[in-house]
Amino acid sequence: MSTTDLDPEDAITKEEISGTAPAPSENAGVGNSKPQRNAFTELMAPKPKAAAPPKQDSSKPRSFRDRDGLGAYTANPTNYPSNRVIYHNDDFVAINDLYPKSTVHTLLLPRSDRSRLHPVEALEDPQFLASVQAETLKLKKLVAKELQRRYGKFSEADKQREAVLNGEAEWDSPELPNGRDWEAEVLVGIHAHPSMNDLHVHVLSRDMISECMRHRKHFNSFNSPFLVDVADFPLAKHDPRRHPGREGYLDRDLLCWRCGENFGNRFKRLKEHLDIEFEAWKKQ
Amino acid sequence: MSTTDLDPEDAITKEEISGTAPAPSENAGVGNSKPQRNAFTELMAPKPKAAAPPKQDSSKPRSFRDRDGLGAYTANPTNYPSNRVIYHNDDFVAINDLYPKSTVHTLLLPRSDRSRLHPVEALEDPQFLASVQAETLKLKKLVAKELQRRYGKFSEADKQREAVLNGEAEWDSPELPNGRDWEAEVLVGIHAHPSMNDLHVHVLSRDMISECMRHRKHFNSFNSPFLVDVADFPLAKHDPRRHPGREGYLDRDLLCWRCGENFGNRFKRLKEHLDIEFEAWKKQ
DNA sequence: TATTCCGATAGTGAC
DNA sequence: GTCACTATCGGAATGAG
Repeated sequence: MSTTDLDPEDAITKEEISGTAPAPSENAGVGNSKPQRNAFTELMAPKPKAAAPPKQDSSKPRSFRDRDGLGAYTANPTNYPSNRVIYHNDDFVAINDLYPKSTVHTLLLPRSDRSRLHPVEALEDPQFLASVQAETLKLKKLVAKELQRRYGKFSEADKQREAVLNGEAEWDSPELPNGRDWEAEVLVGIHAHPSMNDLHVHVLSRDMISECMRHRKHFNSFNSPFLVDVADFPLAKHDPRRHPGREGYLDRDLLCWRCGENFGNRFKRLKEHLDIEFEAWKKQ
Repeated sequence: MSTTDLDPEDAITKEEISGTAPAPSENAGVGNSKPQRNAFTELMAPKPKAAAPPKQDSSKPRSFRDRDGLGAYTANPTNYPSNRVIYHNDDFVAINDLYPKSTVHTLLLPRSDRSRLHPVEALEDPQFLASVQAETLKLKKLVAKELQRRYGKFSEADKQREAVLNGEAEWDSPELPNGRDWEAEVLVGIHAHPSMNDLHVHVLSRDMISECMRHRKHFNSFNSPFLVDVADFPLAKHDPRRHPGREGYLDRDLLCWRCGENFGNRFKRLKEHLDIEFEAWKKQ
């Protein structure tokens, strides 16, 4: 499976079965291999792991259960198949969310002692913040690429690009036509009050199409100020997002992310509506 | 089936299967036959049925659906089997509640034009009130008798009486021993805000054991001032029970009718507790 | 508070 | 706001030619 095969469980969806999608190269063992080194990974200079003592008593290994489940990925990224761990390096592990709330939903997990802090505190460190921001951008581009791979064939804006890709149109330049700005369709951020104890940056498509999208709070956690962009850190002293409960972000009326229609608390009707918006969105 | 077989659907409960219960005489066709005549039924002198004309325009028979469902019983009591209509006369129909909230749960339905009024207004007529009170007492005694029939064999207070009944003890008097005061175990009243439009007096055992007892409001409607005894009518001008919603009777914490334990809103736990209380109650 | 169906809401427990 | 399970709470329909 290729590095961009972010959600292989979707590999046999209708689109891919139809054969019009470019088949991802079978890249065996990518889950256990080191990621390619590039300008981005080079930025993050590897540091000695032992230099950072775990806050926890090392005689009692962490349990990685329930709210600590994400710790297992940063502790042992090679334990996971490539459809779970997208890539990892000394400082980060990128995974596909086990309970995706959109068709593409990844998490960036910093491998840092600061990951056990609340995100607001963790990202007060300028150097750490910069590294997280940079790696997040990298993952964001990867997710955008995956969106193009999955949905480009439906996209009006990608029409010319797709035609060139499929050898159905002439194109003189060595670069493909730019096509749709898929990065604009990617949400990036950290939950104002995470339920999982290890720092994780959500990087996901904005469609909100998933069987795991089940409650109002799921939806509002990605479609309200509850999702704090990494670019917004460090958070100002009196930023209201420091008190997400007080602000009631998660209990707000359900508003379609695309057309703004208000569904009140009728989650199921929102879901039905999102299915329709999804089809239109792909065709943009 | 006998006249006191108020709930034949219970005919094959554990107790009766065990054979310790006096088997009700197999009275074929009782559903369409008149009940046995006894001192009680004799009290209610039969009057010409035509004397009680249906209030409604007979050209448009009313729906008898939903909130008007009880009207069918007073309009045509003979249309029902004897396990539904317990007895009827010109002025009243007594039925087994279709959705009993206790092991014995009957309704007294006055066959009067006033039955379409709100109970508070309907029972402002002294003569009508007196007749309802008298007939209610009659039904209450019938229900008490049924309780004795069903549960006397478990009752400590009924022990001597049961022994005589079963020929297991000597008893010189022609009258049986009095035994337990089963009338004290019977609730009688009218809901402060009925959902069914036809006047109906609830006459039921206090056990609250029934699969139809399904939520807090069911329970509180029989275990709070929401149940207004017919003896309390006519209601004083400022009686708080004229405004049951304002008083919040139905939304109160769940309190066991027998021991007073507070179950808050935990209805299921109350139900489990009531099962235990039921066993102890029978043995009193 | 008639029932019934569906769905939204709330608390818990997770080793 | 992790999930999954259970239970509680809440609104709307309820028929028929």
